[in-house]
Amino acid sequence: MSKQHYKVATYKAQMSVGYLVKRAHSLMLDIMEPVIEQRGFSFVQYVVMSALRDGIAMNPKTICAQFRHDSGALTRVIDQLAERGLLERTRRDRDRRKVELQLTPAGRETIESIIPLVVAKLNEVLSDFSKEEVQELLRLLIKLNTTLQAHVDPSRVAVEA
Amino acid sequence: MSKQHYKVATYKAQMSVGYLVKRAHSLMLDIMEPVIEQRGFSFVQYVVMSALRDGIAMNPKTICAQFRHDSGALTRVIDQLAERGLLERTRRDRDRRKVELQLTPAGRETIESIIPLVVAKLNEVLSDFSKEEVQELLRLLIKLNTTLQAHVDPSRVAVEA
DNA sequence: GCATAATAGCTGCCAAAGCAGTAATTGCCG
DNA sequence: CGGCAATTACTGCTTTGGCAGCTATTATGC
Repeated sequence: MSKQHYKVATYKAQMSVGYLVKRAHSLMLDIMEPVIEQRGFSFVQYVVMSALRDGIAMNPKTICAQFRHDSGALTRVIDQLAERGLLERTRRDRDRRKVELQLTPAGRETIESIIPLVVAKLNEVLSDFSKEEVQELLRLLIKLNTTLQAHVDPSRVAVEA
Repeated sequence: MSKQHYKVATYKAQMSVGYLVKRAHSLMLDIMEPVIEQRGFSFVQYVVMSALRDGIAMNPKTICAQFRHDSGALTRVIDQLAERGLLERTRRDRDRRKVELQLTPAGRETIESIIPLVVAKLNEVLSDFSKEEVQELLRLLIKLNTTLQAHVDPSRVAVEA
């Protein structure tokens, strides 16, 4: 069934999507972390606040799935943010297993002040790319994520939020 | 100078290249690690052997740069592989600071036996993609890596191997 | 030629993610 | 309704990568 995108005889790691994606991720981190830390936050802390800002993930479970972060590790990140008064935990009445996360005004203000820095840096590093190239890159990456997700978790083919 | 690929008002993390690349990397790991571990190796161990097989990186320094792995951590991975008799360290005569890494016959046999599994899995997860899509994805990722690299390390604009 | 800087690899320590196991709650199915 | 499975969040332990410092060797500048 699988097409012959790669062949054993000619395969080199540097032409592998896996390698390229790993490297891009690592480089992106090196670029973004200083931006975030200059505001006094770690990258994961930023990611959590960003998820809440976008209103897509409101509980730890969803954030874990979205950003593929360990559940235990996430608990501790949430602890840190809660201690600094940037978000609040509330048990849901409907399902008391679930925790609902909500940015405090301070938290919202914080993340809103960081976003422009991130956007600016993103635009800066993408300045060599045309609009069309970025669009195509996003499309292909989204498609890649979708198919990879299906391979990791074949049961749920549909995406989760 | 920077184009307006992203705007503050409309920015959502899920449309960020950073997010997409991070997620793809994580998913790819989840898919590939079982493949490698089924042969009794960790993913990093595979990466090191793969680098030596491709003949692109022959010393720790280059592997670190290529795969963006920590120098100290890499030393320990090399230790593991050396103990299992899969590679050998030899100090270079030219520059005795450098260590030359070389796969043993056993090591070469091992990595050659793993490559087909990796290639098969790659082709499997990319089966929804057309040849053209994969080509374009690779091109864009390589371009991305190059520009990101320039931002991380502005001194050396030229790529290294 | 000598002192200083730079490079390559290694070691120890620390922080953070990964993993497994736990408790509380809810869903499911007889 | 009752018992078992599943879900959600959390807590300790382990593993691993990141970081700083160290040694040995080479390059550089005076």
